[in-house]
This record gives sequence, structure tokens and C-alpha cells, in this order.
Amino acid sequence: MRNPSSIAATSTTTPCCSKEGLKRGPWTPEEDELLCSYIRREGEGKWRTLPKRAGLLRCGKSCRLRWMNYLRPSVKRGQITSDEEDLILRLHRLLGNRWALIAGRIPGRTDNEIKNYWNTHLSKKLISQGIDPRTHRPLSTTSNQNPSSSSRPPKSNTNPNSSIGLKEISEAINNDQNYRPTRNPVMSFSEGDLGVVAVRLDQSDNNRGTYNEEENNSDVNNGNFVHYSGNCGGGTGDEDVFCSFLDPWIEEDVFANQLHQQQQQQFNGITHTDLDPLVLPPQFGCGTMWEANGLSSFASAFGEEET
DNA sequence: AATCACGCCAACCGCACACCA
DNA sequence: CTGGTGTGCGGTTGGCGTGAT
Repeated sequence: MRNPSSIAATSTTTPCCSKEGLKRGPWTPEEDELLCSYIRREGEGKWRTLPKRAGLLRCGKSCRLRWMNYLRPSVKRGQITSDEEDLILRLHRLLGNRWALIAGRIPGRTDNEIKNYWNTHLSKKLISQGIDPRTHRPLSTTSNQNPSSSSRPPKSNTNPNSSIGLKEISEAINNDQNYRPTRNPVMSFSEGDLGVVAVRLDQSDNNRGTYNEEENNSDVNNGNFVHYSGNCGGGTGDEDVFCSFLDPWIEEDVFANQLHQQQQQQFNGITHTDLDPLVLPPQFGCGTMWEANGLSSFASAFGEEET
């Protein structure tokens, strides 16, 4: 049990977290009703002052969490289906422990629920199959990886084994002097936009997402990849933009596995300068994303040193 | 029936980031 | 530019339920 006094002594404790006279632990039906009726009346937000206005002896964080993870009408209760499980696995392979992003792709499920499900079911399942749940690679090949990865890395690049920070992508592209703006005048990167992903050139579904494609731009492998640069119509956050990119990644996951060997051979020998500068700037360590898809050679081609 | 061990999950914590004055 | 505030996120934990002994 945590010692509340130690919490109060923490200099970085935000006002919301001070526990003076505030209730903790499981929520009662009465509290739930108070919170629900208040949010129905006034809407979400202003979590810090919400408890007082709603007549709750809880901190704002607790109220927000309770609403987001349990009381929200859109929250789906019940067993995770096999389809959802499959989707979680694919998304985790792409994104790592970006639970909020993963949850955003699974309607009705919360990040907390997915995180719990991962920790209690899926990670064990993968381990039992001889797969490292962090890297989605066979355990034997990952045993020598840095064990310190269990400590929390910077949020912007949360999982060193899988995902990349979206903010870094747009920043890196914007800051890179070698970055050549797209030929498509509609497309330009701003804070809300996201850079470049590689998807299959022969992908047939053209209706997914709203990204603009730029064919022939970096057709480095004579057929299978083309780079898409991102401007998804504006107005959305970079995570939304990112989500529109995810569909082909998720659904072409099998493709990535099947052709991994082929890709390795095809990308061998390609240097960074062989690639179109529209790809992520070399100082940006984008390799982990490709590695997450088993495209390790692709990763090295983008300037990240493989170890 | 009592006790123990373990799994599950709601809830908490600290940190990071965005926003604004 | 800076500091304060609000919010969101990922990691962790405590308590409850359940099965085993």
C-alpha cells in the first residue's frame, strides 16, 4: 500500500493529486451516478474542478479515469473477441505499448482495458509461443536485448523496440534541410501532419484513409513499395493522421511477414542516398518502425544503424 | 471449512506535453 | 520566453474473486 504522506511530500505532485480529504479506491454506484449526471449536464472537461462542481470527494484525475474507462456510454464491456485480439496483436507489433493509439483503433475498448488484456493474456500467450511480446520476434533472438527497456523511455518514443514518436516525425521532417517538399502542392508538412510511410505499391484498396499518394517517388525496390507523404486533409491531429496510415499496415501485416526475406535481399546494398530524400531524415531513427514489421533491412536503409 | 496462491482488473501515480496568460 | 495549469498516457499496484490444497 502506498503511503499517502509520501505522495503529499512529493514536490512534483500536481494539485489534482493532493489527497487531502479525498476519497480513493473503488467507486460506488452513487458516485458513478453523480459523475454521469454531471457530465450529461455539463459535458466533459475541466476535470480538476469537476469533482467539486459535481459534489464528488474525488480528485479530477480519478473522475476522468472513471469516466473514460468505465462510465462513458461508448465503452464496450465484455470479453475481447478473437478479432479484437488479432487486431491488438497487429497494432502492438506496429506501435508497441502505445495503448491509447491501439485503443483508438478498437471501437469501445479503452487503453486501460487493452493494456490489462495484453499484460494478462496476450503477452503470456506470445511467450508460450516462443515470441518476445516486446519485439514480436522469437525469444531466442531477442534475449540479448537491452533489459533496461523495461523502464519507461521518453514518451515521444515510447517503445524502443517498436514505435516512433509522431511528433518527432513531423519535427524531424520540418527541420531537415534536405527534406524536399512534395511535388504535390497540396501536401506540406505541418505540426498536425505526419510524414512518410511505406506501404505496398500494389495495394488495391484505394478508399482507406485520405492520404495522398506520391507514386514513383521512392520506388526503391522495383515494385513493392512506394512512399506516401502525409497530409490527410488537415484539421486532424497527427495521431488521427497516423491512424489513417495504419490500415494498410495492419491489413498488409501478413504480406510483410511473407516477403520479409525477399525484402531483405532487395534492400541489401541500398544506401541512404539511394533513397528519395522525401523519406524520413537520416537523423531520425525511424528504423524501429520498420523493424516492427520485420523490415529490418528497410530500417537500415533509412540511416538507422542496426546493431 | 480454512488457507493459500494466483489471475484479473480498476484505480492510482508520476511524467510529459499542450496550451495559455 | 516562462511558468502555471489542464489533460492524457503508460507503468504499476492493491484488492477481490476463484481455484487448488
